[in-house]
Amino acid sequence: MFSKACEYGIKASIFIAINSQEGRRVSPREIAEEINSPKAFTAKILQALVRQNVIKSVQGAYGGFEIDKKDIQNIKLSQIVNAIDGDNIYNGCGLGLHSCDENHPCPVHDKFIKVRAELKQMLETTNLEQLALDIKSGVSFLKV
Amino acid sequence: MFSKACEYGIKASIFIAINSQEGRRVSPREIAEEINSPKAFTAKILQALVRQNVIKSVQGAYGGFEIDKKDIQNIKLSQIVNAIDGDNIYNGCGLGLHSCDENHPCPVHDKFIKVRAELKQMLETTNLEQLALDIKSGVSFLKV
DNA sequence: TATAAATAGGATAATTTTATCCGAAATAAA
DNA sequence: TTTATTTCGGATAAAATTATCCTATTTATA
Repeated sequence: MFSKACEYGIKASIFIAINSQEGRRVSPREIAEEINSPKAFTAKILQALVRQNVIKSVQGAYGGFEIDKKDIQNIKLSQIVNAIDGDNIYNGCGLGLHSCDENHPCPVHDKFIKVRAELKQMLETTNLEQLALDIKSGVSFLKV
Repeated sequence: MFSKACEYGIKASIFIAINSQEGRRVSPREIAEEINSPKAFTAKILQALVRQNVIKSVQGAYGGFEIDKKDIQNIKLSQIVNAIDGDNIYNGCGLGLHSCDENHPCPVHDKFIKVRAELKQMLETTNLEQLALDIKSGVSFLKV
């Protein structure tokens, strides 16, 4: 469904959100441990999320990655997915046609509409605050 | 969403179904032209579908790929997807956790349930006959 | 100002996916 | 039985994704 990079990006963002809520910056090493991902690769993904203004980084000693507290509830999964995988997953054609729409649909166009609308809606209405809350309360998990 | 191989596999199966309904066998060359895919790669995918008993092949002169007429309405998209991509797309964890279920859910487990159920249901209820019909009547398209 | 601790970023490697090529085996028909 | 046609299968290659390593740059603090 999502690329590995995107999976790591989502989990990393949740972990950063949790820590930012408590005023703590985190490093790629810490993140990678917590979400069970390769450190250097995760660092690259974090850099991409910074460039796309999803998260912030502070260089130098006592630096790390963070998210402005007030932004946490406004960052939607869709922003993270878009930043890493683009919007092809819910806007592209399910069978890879270059142009696929009502006028020139692929064989599964109609059947896919519901699935993709559901996915899009889910990604656009789920924010980091909700996801962070479940992790903090032990309801959901970032690894294993 | 699906791999390229799976996209080709689905489109190829539809084209084979259409031709089998008219008692015609088709070659990888013909299929690749019709669905706009690389010929040799498509041939490999067809071989895989044969091994998994989704389609049939006849070797030698006047041979080619075909599907038993009576099977066309019974072959579901899910069989093709399963044969090529496996069932990870609707059974695996959305964030790649090795074990993710109600007792140990990933952060998006609940939110994904609907999307994946929708996808699974769609794949399991869509058969090749329906899809072939739309192509034949010019309602949907296999390429461009 | 020097030092230590961080992210940034380039180079490279490993793995997976996608794609190509070619000879072997099968088979219908001449 | 020969020939032409066709799938099968192995070997490679190309491209994309995933992963690692090393150095440069930034920055707080001693």
